[in-house]
Amino acid sequence: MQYLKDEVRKSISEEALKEFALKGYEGASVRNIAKNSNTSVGNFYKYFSSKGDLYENVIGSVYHRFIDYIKRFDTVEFNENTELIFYELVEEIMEIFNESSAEISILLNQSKGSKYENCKSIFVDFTTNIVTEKMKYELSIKGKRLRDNFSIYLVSNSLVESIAIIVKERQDGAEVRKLILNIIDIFLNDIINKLDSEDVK
Amino acid sequence: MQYLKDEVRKSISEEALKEFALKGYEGASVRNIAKNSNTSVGNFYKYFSSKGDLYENVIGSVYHRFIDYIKRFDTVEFNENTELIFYELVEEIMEIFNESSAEISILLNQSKGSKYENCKSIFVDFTTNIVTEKMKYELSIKGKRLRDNFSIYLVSNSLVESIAIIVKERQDGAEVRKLILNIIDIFLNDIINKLDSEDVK
Amino acid sequence: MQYLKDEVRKSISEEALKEFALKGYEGASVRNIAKNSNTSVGNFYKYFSSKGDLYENVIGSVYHRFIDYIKRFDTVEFNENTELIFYELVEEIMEIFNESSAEISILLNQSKGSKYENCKSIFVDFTTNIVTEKMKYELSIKGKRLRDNFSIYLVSNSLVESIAIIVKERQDGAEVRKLILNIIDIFLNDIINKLDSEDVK
Amino acid sequence: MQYLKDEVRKSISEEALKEFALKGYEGASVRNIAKNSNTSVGNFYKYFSSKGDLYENVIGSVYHRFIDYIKRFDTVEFNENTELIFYELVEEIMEIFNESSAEISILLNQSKGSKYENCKSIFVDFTTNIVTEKMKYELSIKGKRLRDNFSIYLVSNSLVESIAIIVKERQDGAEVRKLILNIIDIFLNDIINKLDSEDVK
DNA sequence: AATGAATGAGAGTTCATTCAT
DNA sequence: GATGAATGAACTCTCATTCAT
Repeated sequence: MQYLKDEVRKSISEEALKEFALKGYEGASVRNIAKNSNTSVGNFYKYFSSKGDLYENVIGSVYHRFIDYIKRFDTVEFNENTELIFYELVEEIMEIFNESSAEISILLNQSKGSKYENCKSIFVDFTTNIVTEKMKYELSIKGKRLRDNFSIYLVSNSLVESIAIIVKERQDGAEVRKLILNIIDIFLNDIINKLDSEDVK
Repeated sequence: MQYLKDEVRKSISEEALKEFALKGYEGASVRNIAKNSNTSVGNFYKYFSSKGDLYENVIGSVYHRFIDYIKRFDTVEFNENTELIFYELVEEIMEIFNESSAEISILLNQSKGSKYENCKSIFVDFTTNIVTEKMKYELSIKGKRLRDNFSIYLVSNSLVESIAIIVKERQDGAEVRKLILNIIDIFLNDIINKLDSEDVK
Repeated sequence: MQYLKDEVRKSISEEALKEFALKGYEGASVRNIAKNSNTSVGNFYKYFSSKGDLYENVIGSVYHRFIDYIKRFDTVEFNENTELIFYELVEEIMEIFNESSAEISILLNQSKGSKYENCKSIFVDFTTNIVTEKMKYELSIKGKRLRDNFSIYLVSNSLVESIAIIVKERQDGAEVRKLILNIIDIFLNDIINKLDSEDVK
Repeated sequence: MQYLKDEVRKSISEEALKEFALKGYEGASVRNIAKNSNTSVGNFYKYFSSKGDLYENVIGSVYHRFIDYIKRFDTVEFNENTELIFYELVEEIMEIFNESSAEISILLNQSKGSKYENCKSIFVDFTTNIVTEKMKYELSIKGKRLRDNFSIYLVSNSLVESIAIIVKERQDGAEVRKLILNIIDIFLNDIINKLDSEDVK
């Protein structure tokens, strides 16, 4: 049976997404992906020049959209107005997650050994930075300062993980939105009182 | 040099622990483990019948102690006294963590592809149950009931993730203990106010 | 664009010649030849049943013209008149070279793995025979005879090698002619005095 | 059946030598070499880390001995005394060829695509340089100078080829020596009169 | 008990050739 | 007649596992 080019490419991409999600980048087998998309190994290589190329094609655009967006906030400094920026950012990220949940899920959990294996740590670092700035600002109002960063890191990581799960498990856009905002509220807005801080001398 | 049987077995187990912690179950190399424990591949298979068998032997007892303990709380129902049970449980779990942090770290972070790869999700499910019961009880006092379980799942997952990271990144038992109690405090004790609940009609 | 049958065949043949010259028989890629002749792999196989068939069609006629010509001199015996025959032969061979230098270059330099890979050694053997006969005759006049054939083989091989290089590196017919005659002169006309001969008893 | 390590290594090396000689570096198949040396592909890779590594191990030392020796003569300038140096050099090269004829044969004819594929051209260039210097010197005595270098290149190439053949076909050291000196005599000592030279104005 | 050489299945990849359109 | 997608065998290389010593 002969398929149209786009169908095959789509079929391979879809099966690749499943395979990557299931076995991770390194564990994924080209042979298997080819078989599951009802094509031959040889034919697979007409569509993608390597396993890495396949990965880039399937995941790359989401990765870049995501990372590029994040990079723009590298030097943010918090004041009462940047609270707005933070939520703007959250909206954009939710948009990306919403549209590309499968890819994001792979990027965050199944990318070991791949070109994009640093994605999760970039995201967590970014979140850690944002949260740290937010905390610093809010503590400064109270005349306090942070003593410990590890907890912020843990909370940020949890936030990222939670967002990834929400997107993976829930399909409805509105619900996803509500859940994410809720989890941010849970994680961020009360944490400040728990964190290890000290009075500024 | 000639080792006694137990020494060889111990040496292999120790090196396996390092290798699993470093490269994960799938990435671990039997060759490497044998070499690092100053024995031969052939001899390795005198002590362990396969990589999976080694993994079971090195990780299994901790896994079972952990899971068995968890299973006993499967049907717990909270009341004012079980608050104590909860912290008892936490203490027991931290005890396990304290004695076997390396194994727990592997179980929670590096078990993909292994017999125990479900450990983390069992732990998350368990935590979800415990937290749900705790929430239900505390809400019932206030004449409310939970409307949504998903957020609890997210928080529980975050708790487990955070514990996994703590165990992986920090070695000192006292510090680990403090961090875990702190993160439980952060995640659990204020969440109740954020969760989606409704008045009991 | 639509080609007439012969044009396509011609185009494929031309590109094949380039490809064989550049990469040799084994290194040549059918895909590449098809692409360079602006046709498809599938269509390629309408004109030629295999890479080997293409090679035969592109190179075969020159090979056979060359070999057939050579074969006719298999049993030549030299006397004072056959000196003329020798130069006649050289002229004919140069004629072939002149008309089909690309094919000859491939036959002599890039035929490994192909049906005609023996061409060079046939040519060397032939040259060895011719030179041997020439030597024998000229020595017989002087009342001597050859004691050793190996040197003649070496010189003949060198002659063929040199011709192969000339044909590969130089395009201009007149220059090729001059160089070949020059190299024949260098290699053949003084060798006789160097060869291992003995007086006839 | 179990072989000693050295036997297997030797067997692989021997079969590799045959395979390289027969099919060239690129055409040689690791599977085939393993099979012919009665071992498995996997075991092959216990002895050599790659096809390239095998090639280096089998051919490398001869290559380096050869090239290193050649490099030392890079800047030779001829006068009546360096005639001696030339023959010294020839002796050394004959020694190398004599001891490692199979490797030299592969280096000169079957190294395409390998780490040492430039060996033949280095040798030919070297010979061309030596011969050119020799010619220049001898012509300068006669008040002439070279007009053309291509013929020297051809002759040098022939010399190299011939030496390679001698070494490949003849085993007896004394005979090889005699043949090489003879072919040098044939190629070099009368060529001077045939070359395209002109009077110095 | 110990060794490490040997095995073989499976990984990613290439390419002449075939076949459905 | 023309297309180029599809096939599948063969390539180099890896690794858990077995086996002869």
